[in-house]
Amino acid sequence: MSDQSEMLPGLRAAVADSKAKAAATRARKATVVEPAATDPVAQVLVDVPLAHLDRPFDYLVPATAADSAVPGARVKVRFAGQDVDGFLLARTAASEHPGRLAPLRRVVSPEPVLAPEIVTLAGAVAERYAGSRADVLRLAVPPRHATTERQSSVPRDEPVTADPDAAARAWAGHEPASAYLAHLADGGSPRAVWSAAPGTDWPAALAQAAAHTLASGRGALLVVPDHRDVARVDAALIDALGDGHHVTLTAEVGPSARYRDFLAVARGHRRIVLGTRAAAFAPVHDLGLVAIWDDGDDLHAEPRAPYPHAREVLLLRAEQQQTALLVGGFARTVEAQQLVRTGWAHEIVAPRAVLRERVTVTIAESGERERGARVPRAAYDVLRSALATEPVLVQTPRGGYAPSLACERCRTPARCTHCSGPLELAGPADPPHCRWCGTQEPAWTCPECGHRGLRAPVVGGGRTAEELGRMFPGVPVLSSGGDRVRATASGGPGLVVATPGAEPVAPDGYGAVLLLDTWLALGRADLRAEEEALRRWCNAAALVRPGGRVVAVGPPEHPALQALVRWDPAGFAEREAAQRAEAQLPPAYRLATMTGEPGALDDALTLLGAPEGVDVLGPVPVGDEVRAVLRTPRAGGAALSRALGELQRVRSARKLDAVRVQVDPPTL
DNA sequence: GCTAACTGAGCA
DNA sequence: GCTCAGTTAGCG
Repeated sequence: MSDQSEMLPGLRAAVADSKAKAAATRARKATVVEPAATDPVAQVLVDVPLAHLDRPFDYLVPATAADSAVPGARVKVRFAGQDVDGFLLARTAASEHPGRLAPLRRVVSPEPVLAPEIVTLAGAVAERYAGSRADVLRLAVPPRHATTERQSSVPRDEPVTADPDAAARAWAGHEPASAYLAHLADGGSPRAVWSAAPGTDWPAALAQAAAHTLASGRGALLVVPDHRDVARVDAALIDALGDGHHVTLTAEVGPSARYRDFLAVARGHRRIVLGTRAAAFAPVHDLGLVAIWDDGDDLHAEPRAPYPHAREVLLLRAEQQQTALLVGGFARTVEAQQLVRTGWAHEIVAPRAVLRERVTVTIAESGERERGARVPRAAYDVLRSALATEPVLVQTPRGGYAPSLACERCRTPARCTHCSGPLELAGPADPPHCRWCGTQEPAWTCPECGHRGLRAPVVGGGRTAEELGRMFPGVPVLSSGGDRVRATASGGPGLVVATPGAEPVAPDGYGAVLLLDTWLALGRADLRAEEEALRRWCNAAALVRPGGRVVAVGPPEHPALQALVRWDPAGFAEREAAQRAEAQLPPAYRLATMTGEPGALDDALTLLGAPEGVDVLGPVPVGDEVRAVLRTPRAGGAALSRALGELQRVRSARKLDAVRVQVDPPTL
C-alpha cells in the first residue's frame, strides 16, 4: 500500500480509507507528544454553550507545558474537531477516561485567573439558576488582555489598622454596629441585614466595614448597583485607607483597565474589591466580608443567562467561604427580611429615637391642590421655608415632559397610528410623538370619539421643573434623570427635580425632600410594585440632612406610605413577606419560568414530569412563544433548580428545541 | 455547537 | 465496490 501511495499521491488521497487516515493521525500525534513527567492529565472545563457538556474533560499535558499548565489557567483544546477555549481545573496523575487523551493544544497563559473557590461558586450559581458553569464563568472572568497581563504589576498592599473614630462617625446611630465592626476586625464572620437610617453616609460606612475586615488580614467585596455608587464608595475608601488597598471592577472601564484590576485581585495584590454585580465573582484572596448595597435595585439582577442576582451570588459565597455578610440599604427587600426571619442574619438598625432626630416624614393629600399645581399647600410651605437657605429635592416618578397622553374628552390613551406605541410630549411647544418609533402626530384625532384635544394624565420631570420654577421665581432648578443624570447638587438654595435612582447627592444633605405623584408607583401591576415604590422613596428621602423634612404627596392610608412616615422598611418587608407567603409567592416560594415555542415547551413540561410539590401554572402566550410558571415551596427550591438543570442537560443532549429557563425571575 | 463516522441510495 | 448526500452520535 505504501509503495502505491508514494507513486500515485493523487490517487492515494482518493482511495484512502478514512478510518486508516484517522488512525494515522492519532498515531502521529501520539508519537509526537511527550507527556509531562508529573500529573500528565489536565481536567479541562470547555467553553461550549451546551448544557450536557458542562463537565470536565481530560487532556494530556505535553512535557513542554508541564509548568505553564497550572490549575486556573486558560487553555485551548481540540474538542469535537475544533479548537475551543477552556479552563484548566486540575492536574492529576491518571485519567478515568478509557480512550486515548488528546493533548492540550495550547496553554493560553499560565496566569491562574480561575481560582478554585470561584469554580465552586460558579457550580453553585449554575445549579441554583439551572444554567451551565460555562455561562457563569463568562460573567465571572473578564476577557484576557495580553498586553496588560505582560506589563501589569501592582505592589502588594500594606497591612492596616482600623480607625475606631472614623468607624463610629460613619456608623453613628446604628445598633449593634460597633460590635459588628469589632467582630470583623477580630477575624469573625458576622452576618447582618442593615437598614440604614436616613442621612447615613453609607459609602463611608461600607468603607469602614471593608477597612475593619482588612485589619483582620482578610479581604472584602463590596457590590453596589451602578457606577455612580462605585464612584462614591471609591472616594470613601480612599478617604478611609488611601488608594493602595482596593480596586473598582465595573464594565464602564475599558478591557485593559478591567483586566489589570482583575489581575491585581487574582494575584492577591489588592484585597478590597468594589464594583457592580459582576464583581460578586471577584477572586478576592482571604475573603472575609461580602457586602451588597441596596439589594432591591434591579441592576443587581444579571440580564445574561443564567440571570443570577448579585445578592444570591454573595449569599452562596458567604456560605461556601464562611465569610461575613452585610446586606444594606435604606429600604429592605423581602429577601433580606427572610434572612432575618430565619435567623441566618442579624439586624443592624437605628433605634426609634435616632430616626426621629434624623427625619420627619409627613403625607400631603393629593386632593387639596394649590395654585393649580400638584403641590399641596402643606408641601409648598415646607419647600418654601427650606428654600430660604438650603437645596430641596423633588422626586417625580416619570421623566420627560408629558410621558403619556390621553384624549381630553373620553380619556382613551393616545397611541401612534403607525406602531400603536404611546404618544408623549417632549416639551411645552412640541407636537405629540411616538415614544417607540418617534413618528410625530401633530394632527392626532381620538379614534374613539373624534376629539382633537389631548391631556397629560402623568406629568414628567421636565414639566414638574417648569411648574416649580414658576412657583418659586428666582430659585435655580436643576433636573436629573434619563440620559442627563447629575451626581451632585450644590449646597445652596435651589430645586433639584429628579427621577427615581437619579437623585443627585447634596453636600450637606437636602433641607427638604418632596415625593410627588406617589400614586403612580403604587398603581403598577407588579408583584414588587409597593416594595419598589417604598425603596425609591426611602432612597430619595434618605438624602435629607439630619433633622430635615420629607413630604410625600399621596394617599395617607396606604401601607407603603405609612411605612415611610414611620420609617419602618423592616416592618413593611415583614408584612409584605407574610402577604407573599399567603399568595404563594417568593420568597416563601420559589418560582421559575420556562419559555419557548409551544411544541417545545409542551415537550419540556412532559419531560420534566411533576416533581414533588411543584405546581405548573400556564402556559400562557408571550408574544409568539408561550411561558409556564413553576412554583414550589421554599424548601423544595433546590430540588426544582436541580430538576430544571437536569432537564436542560437532557434536552441539550437530545438536540431538542431550546426552552429558556429562568429561576427567580425578578418580575412576572 | 461542531465534526467525523455512519447509513443507505444510486450507479458502475 | 464505490461515492455521495443526509443523518446523527459523541465530543477526552
